[in-house]
Amino acid sequence: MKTVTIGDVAAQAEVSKSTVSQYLNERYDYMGEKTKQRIQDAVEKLGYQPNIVARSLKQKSTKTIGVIVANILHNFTTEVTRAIEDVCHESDFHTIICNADDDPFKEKHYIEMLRAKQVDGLIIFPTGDNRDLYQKMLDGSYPVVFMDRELEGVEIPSVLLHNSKAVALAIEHFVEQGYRRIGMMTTSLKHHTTPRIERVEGYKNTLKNNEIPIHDEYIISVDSQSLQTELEELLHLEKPPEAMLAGNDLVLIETLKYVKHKGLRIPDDLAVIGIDDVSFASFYTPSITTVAQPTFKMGKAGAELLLNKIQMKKEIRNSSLRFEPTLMVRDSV
Amino acid sequence: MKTVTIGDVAAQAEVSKSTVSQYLNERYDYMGEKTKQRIQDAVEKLGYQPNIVARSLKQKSTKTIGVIVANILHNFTTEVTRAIEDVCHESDFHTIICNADDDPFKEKHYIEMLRAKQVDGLIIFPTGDNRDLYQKMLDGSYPVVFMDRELEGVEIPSVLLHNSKAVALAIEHFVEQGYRRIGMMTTSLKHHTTPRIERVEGYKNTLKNNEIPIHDEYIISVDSQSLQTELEELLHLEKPPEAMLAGNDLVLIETLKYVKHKGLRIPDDLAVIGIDDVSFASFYTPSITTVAQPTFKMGKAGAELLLNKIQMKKEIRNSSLRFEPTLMVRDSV
DNA sequence: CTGAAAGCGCTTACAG
DNA sequence: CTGAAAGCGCTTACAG
Repeated sequence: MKTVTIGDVAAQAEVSKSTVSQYLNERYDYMGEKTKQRIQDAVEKLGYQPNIVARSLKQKSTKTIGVIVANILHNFTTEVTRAIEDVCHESDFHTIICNADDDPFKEKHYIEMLRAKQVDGLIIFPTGDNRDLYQKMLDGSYPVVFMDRELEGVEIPSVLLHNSKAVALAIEHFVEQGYRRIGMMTTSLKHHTTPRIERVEGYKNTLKNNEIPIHDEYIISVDSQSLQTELEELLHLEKPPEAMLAGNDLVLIETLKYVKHKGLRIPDDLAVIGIDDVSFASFYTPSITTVAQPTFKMGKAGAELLLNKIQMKKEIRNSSLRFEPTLMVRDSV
Repeated sequence: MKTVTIGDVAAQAEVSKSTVSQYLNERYDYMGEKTKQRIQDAVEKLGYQPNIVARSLKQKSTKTIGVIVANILHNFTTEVTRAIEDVCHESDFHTIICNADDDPFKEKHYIEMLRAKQVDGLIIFPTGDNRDLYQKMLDGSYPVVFMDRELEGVEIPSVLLHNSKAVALAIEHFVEQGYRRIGMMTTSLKHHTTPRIERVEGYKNTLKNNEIPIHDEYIISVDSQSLQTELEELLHLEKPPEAMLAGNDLVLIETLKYVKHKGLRIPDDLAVIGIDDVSFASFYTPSITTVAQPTFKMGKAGAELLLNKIQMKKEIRNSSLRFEPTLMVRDSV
């Protein structure tokens, strides 16, 4: 299958390449009807398909954006990514997803790789350890949007959950149901990521507002492999928590595994709320109360922000966007 | 940030563009040490990043493959896709994922789009309705691999589950546990997709082998929205099935929702097995017996098949690859 | 050991 | 209304 180029079409239609190109780009302003027709016939006869790579080189735009996620295992990530793809697709943009696996080194590699591929912009769930690189892109006014996390001192706009509110929603629900001994677990991340920090802080503030003393041993931040042993310890304290807030979906799953393994009952032995509305929450037994993030809206907002930056070329307001969580009351508390 | 090109590097290092290009491509065969050093210094000083679009145009290879999935909502799809990405990443290939949403029209659009973008090959979970297009790619010896489904008469190699064995595993487990009234549900697809057909056939054969009569009303294939009402009908037959095989993850989830909604108990009121080892199977209550597909192996195989086709340029054996399912015995039967 | 030149397949001022 | 020419940033025979 030898590739047919714009030159072949031009020859076939007996016009110049320029004219074919005009036609292909729908700039028919002054184009004669017969010319149009001849070109169209030639295109069909030869089965011409444009070469977007060549176009991209000339136009310096690939109509493609890159998305670098910190960790694809989170349900949040998958859903946000899907929303980003949807929005981009509507604007005829393609999307290349890369998973940095919480590794700043991989993240750096992907940023360079994607820029070498001339993607028009980047949505990053930042690991946080590549400040210089972020700053350099900002200085070069290369379009970038952060997702889920923000970085103090780096003026890249970010799309975020209103984390303190998310935690408050959960904790106050526990309190309303009469719980006072409330613990919280998150996955530890060496790099100080926004959600973890804000959620732990929100946890403390909400307890304070409700005049509940804060027990530091009720707050756990560890790697997901250590969650089981930490839970074991936590629940064997003299006064163990009677309710647990799982800081994200992975923590929730580990908690449920632990509970099942130990034959505990929810909510009688342990009440549970998870941040992130996991797929099985509604039909689990018992169904799980969660704090849902508006993942679709967030992805959409991020994509739109980026596409605006790309298309307008002008500076968009660089402030972050906060999104509202929703409490999904079910049977686990 | 004006872009720095190979010409700038050449000027800075006081050599020709050709030499810089050689250096960049590690063809140092005859390159002087000082030349190398000068180029390297220039690259660093200018912060040169290659433009892969330009390279791709010349080399006629983008080091990118396209993956068109029929329906991204299946867990199977997500996992296979991730494996594909892993393998490609190791070979320095990028991946563009597109979701055809079970729509042959969208599928066609994506095939054309991706080829226009000059991807080096395609992995397709085919909807089945674009035979002409598939055949044209085959005729043009454009590298394509099918996943999950195969098409009779189209000689494109496919990576598949050993579907009849998967069903046999499940049905025989039911039988061993003493069940005789065994139903099966799959999502209907107008386009006759391999897994559905093979699974229903396998179901019938296995019953036959066990000398269990086949009740046609026990076999349901409908859109996922109609599953609830179909289940309702099915379980209100005079002699309703006592065990159900869910043909994929989405069917399983609908079944579990129904069961929970009606307050039924698994396995006492209804025994359940699902094909696809869903994330929550192990910690659901009761834990769910499933037939696991080796998703990672399958994705890996598909990606390797395709990369071989791309890199060797020679014809690879075009026969399909079948993969072995595994029964994960848990508490739902 | 290195450089000049052609070319990948497009687009885009500009001239007529 | 249409075409000739230059150029996007690379790579690659080929000459020396």
